[in-house]
Amino acid sequence: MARAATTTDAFNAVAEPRRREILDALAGGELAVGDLTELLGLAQPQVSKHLRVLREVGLVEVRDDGRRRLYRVNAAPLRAVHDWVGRYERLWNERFDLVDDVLDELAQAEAQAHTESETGRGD
Amino acid sequence: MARAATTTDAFNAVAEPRRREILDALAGGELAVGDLTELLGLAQPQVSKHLRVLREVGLVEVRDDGRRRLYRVNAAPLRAVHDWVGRYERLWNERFDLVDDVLDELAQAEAQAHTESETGRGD
DNA sequence: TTGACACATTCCCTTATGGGTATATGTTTG
DNA sequence: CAAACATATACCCATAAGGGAATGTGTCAA
Repeated sequence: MARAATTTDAFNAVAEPRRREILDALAGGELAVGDLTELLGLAQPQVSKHLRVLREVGLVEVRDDGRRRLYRVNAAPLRAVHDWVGRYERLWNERFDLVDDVLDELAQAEAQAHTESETGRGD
Repeated sequence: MARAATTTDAFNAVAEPRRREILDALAGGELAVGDLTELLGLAQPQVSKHLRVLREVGLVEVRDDGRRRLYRVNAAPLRAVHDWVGRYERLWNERFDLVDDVLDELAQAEAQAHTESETGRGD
């Protein structure tokens, strides 16, 4: 089998940088496709296609406004991502603690070396 | 151009469900490739390949242990994901507030309809 | 040293992707 | 109704992905 479809879930939808840019742009409020096209410097069809993916996973919603279509963010599906990643928050903090510990040990070892022999090797 | 390389960043690495499973499995502590193979019900080469992607984005680290290789999580790269998604936390809360508002309005309208005319139209 | 074991890499194949370009659909204006 | 405008779709293409199977590499045991 090939790659999993990006339209599957928010994880995949958000893995694409352009789509994150679109969401970032929409975070300020509703925007039409043309606005996004200009903001992102992308061709209109590409923007529409990304918007479609975002729509299919529920990350954006549309509203008709004359001949334009106004898109807005629906952040709800991002909760799943946030929740999953959040479970690792403790881990990356622990990791930094470990690094700190190692640094402390090194510092202590060095200090001890200094007190034991004051050979003072330049560096 | 085709799809962006998954080895680019944590966003892409984590977009793949199997890789999330691997990280979840490793969250409990170091595991060898064989352990993961068994836990995930995947073939060994596939596991190794996913581990490689995770390694290249820095999400896991390896340690040699005889003829086995013990992998462990390094959650640090997930901070970027967490931070980005976190910026939308307020938005999805707002959204729920809106839904609540709409529900409240509907409830009020219904209540008013009831008090004004007790015609009781079945549905 | 040979063989079993654990894992990484390579090759093949099918599929989804994302960009580019052209075109279809729907709306407003004259 | 026709022309201009805004978007969505369809089609083509090159590429990366991920699974499967086979093979390479390094380690331990006899």
